[in-house]
Amino acid sequence: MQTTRAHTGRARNDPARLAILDSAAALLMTRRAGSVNIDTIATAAGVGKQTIYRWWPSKGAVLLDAMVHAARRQAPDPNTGSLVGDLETFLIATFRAARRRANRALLRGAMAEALRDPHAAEVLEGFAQSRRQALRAILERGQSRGEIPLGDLDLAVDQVFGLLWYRLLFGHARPSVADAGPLAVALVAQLSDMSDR
Amino acid sequence: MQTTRAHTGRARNDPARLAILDSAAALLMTRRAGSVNIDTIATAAGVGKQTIYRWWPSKGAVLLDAMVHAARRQAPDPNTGSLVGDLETFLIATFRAARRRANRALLRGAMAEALRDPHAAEVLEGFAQSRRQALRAILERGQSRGEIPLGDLDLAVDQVFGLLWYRLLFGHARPSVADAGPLAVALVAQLSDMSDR
Amino acid sequence: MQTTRAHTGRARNDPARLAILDSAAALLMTRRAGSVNIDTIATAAGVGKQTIYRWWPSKGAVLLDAMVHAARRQAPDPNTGSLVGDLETFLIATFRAARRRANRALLRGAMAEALRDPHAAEVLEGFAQSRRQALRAILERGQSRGEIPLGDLDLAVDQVFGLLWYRLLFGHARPSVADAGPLAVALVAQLSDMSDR
Amino acid sequence: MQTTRAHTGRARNDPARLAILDSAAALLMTRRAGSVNIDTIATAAGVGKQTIYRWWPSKGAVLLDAMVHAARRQAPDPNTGSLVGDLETFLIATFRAARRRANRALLRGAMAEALRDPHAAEVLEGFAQSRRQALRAILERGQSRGEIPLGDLDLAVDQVFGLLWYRLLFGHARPSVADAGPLAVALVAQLSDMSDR
DNA sequence: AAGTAAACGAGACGGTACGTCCTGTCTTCTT
DNA sequence: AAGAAGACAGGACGTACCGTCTCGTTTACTT
Repeated sequence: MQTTRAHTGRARNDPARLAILDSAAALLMTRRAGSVNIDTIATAAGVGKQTIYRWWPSKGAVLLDAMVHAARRQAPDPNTGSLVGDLETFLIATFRAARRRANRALLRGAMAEALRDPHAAEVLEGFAQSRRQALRAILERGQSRGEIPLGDLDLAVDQVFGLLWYRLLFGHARPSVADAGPLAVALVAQLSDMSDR
Repeated sequence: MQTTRAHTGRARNDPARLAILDSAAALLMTRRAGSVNIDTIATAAGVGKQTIYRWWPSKGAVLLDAMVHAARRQAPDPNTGSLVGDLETFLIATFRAARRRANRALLRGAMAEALRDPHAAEVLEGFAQSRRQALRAILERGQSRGEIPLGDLDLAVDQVFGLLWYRLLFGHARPSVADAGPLAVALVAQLSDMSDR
Repeated sequence: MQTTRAHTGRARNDPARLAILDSAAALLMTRRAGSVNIDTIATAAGVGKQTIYRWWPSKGAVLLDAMVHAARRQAPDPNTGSLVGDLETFLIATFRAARRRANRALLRGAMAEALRDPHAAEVLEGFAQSRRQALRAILERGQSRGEIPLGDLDLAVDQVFGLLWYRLLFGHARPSVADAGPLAVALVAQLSDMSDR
Repeated sequence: MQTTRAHTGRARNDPARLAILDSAAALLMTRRAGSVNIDTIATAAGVGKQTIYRWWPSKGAVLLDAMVHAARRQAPDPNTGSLVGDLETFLIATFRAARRRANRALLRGAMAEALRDPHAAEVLEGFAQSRRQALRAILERGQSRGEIPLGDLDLAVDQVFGLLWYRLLFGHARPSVADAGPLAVALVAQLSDMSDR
């Protein structure tokens, strides 16, 4: 049996899609958050404005998508054999990425958009969720190894990303790689104690 | 010596100042973050726009000032005698305040502004600093009592507010009062271990 | 010598051509002048946009062509034997056609396009010229019959169509069939007097 | 009795109003009809776009107002003592104004806008009405002098402006000053005959 | 019957302009 | 002098349309 044609008309121009995301990310890294505007993205990407609005519902959504797109090159899931080791490796990679000026601007800009634009907020939460899941996977491996007892991991996960984002957004201190070790140890201790309660 | 005249002309209308801050706070609580605009604040406060710009440098500054103004009613420094007790009391009060829908909107709106407006960022950082100082004071009292060793408190402080703001901004979970106890215990343990390293 | 092959490939789809002209005319009659757009015509005709642009150089050209197409059903050249009679017959037919709401919209829309689009202007002038020629033929027959002297007919012809279009475009009055008689008489008198000067 | 204050706040900036109308008129004269855009007008007038939209409902309304504004410098009501003289003077002045390239562009552009924009149409009809009234005043003076019988003047008036606009819009001939004399004579004859019927 | 190429419906694309919204400043009259 | 009202320059937003380009399909006219 022949299924009807799924799509008619010109296909989506994927190079244009990438050019948009790249331009948006580049502008997000360069400019002050909030000064990035759609016309500039469109021009920089060599694209009409409508091509952006055909595929994203708002400026914020493009910006967030660009951020997520740029953040795809994250450290992969480490596996050192010990929970503390895995954790420290993850934290170092994460903090190091967050220390870079361009990435800081990117993430701050992303948050700025997410706070005004529900579409953007959705994308940001999706991104955050995937990051949390990466960390949770490490902790769950520790649980399955018996290094820490089974139990709720949400608090610990949110503490890690909380620290990161808090310093990122308020800017009074930069996420320090030196904190990775103590934080890893403390988290493992905290999760170990949990069963006692 | 002739001192210059202290003041000429109509005195500053303090009720207007309060009306502005109240309207701003009210709007910040009601509306979606970022949708609050100066005209609306002015109209709601029954005030001319220039009266706002006479006293604040930008929209963000008013909004942040309004937020800080509204946040003045924070729990005072507790003193239960034990560090864990003080900490838990502080966390409960803080988390409870942050759970309230209106306060959440207030803080999210404040952050939205701070991310685009340097004036606002300054005020927000000032506010955050005072909150961190309140927490640090509790921890320092613990140090002076010998409950925890002397050492760097920044990491612990930022972990607490990081957790709070992370959940506030991303919205995937609300700061939970139930977390206050475990978090207090964990923090004290973490700070106690620090000297070992 | 070998002449190149006259044609290969699919032949022009004439039903599509007619559907386009009909849809365009229908929209021109229905909608407010200037609000007719190519996508709507294409959709209404069940045709791709490119099929329109393959055969017409611009939106205006389609619209004008549609107007001319719709105006083909004009009263034929009358022949009552007397110039005043012919003229009155022509004017009545013309004014009656121009009174109809749909035709008014059609002509106004055509003019709207002609004023922005040189292609359309050309087609409109071609149409107007053929209408002027029809009137001029009547007057020339009067000249050959000796009812009016030989002389320039342009002023009289433009007076007739001027009155028509002026009322059509400004809309303060509709071309009235009752004016046809007086106007015919006046024109003949005017043309008769011309030789006196 | 004290009436409440009619208006508060900054007064309308009249120089800006005039700058807008002048810029619009200048662009209308220079550019092809339809290529005049609001941003260009605003920039040329050194004015924000909102200042235009605060006072006019649409682009067309500004353009039409500009046209009317520019057309204010029309020949005043002549008074030569005889109807034919008055009429000829009026027609010569009117046709001469309509012959000028800049004015032709202005009027064509005005009509183009009026055909798409109801706001503009209203303004254009207002202008046309005032022109018709000027002509009717001349004819009524002829009636009061007894040069022509009392009767309907609408047809004659519309014939004059019809001829003008028809040639203006279709562009096959320019309104000719040489036609003013014959036309004046013909109109008077036509109006004289009317009582006979 | 198979091959070829233009025409077709669909719809994405680069561009240009629209009219709205908002910020921070300026101006007017009032208190 | 400070205030309420509100006009102003500037600039971004998201929408609408134009005319072009590109899919995959259909259909006529060769060979």
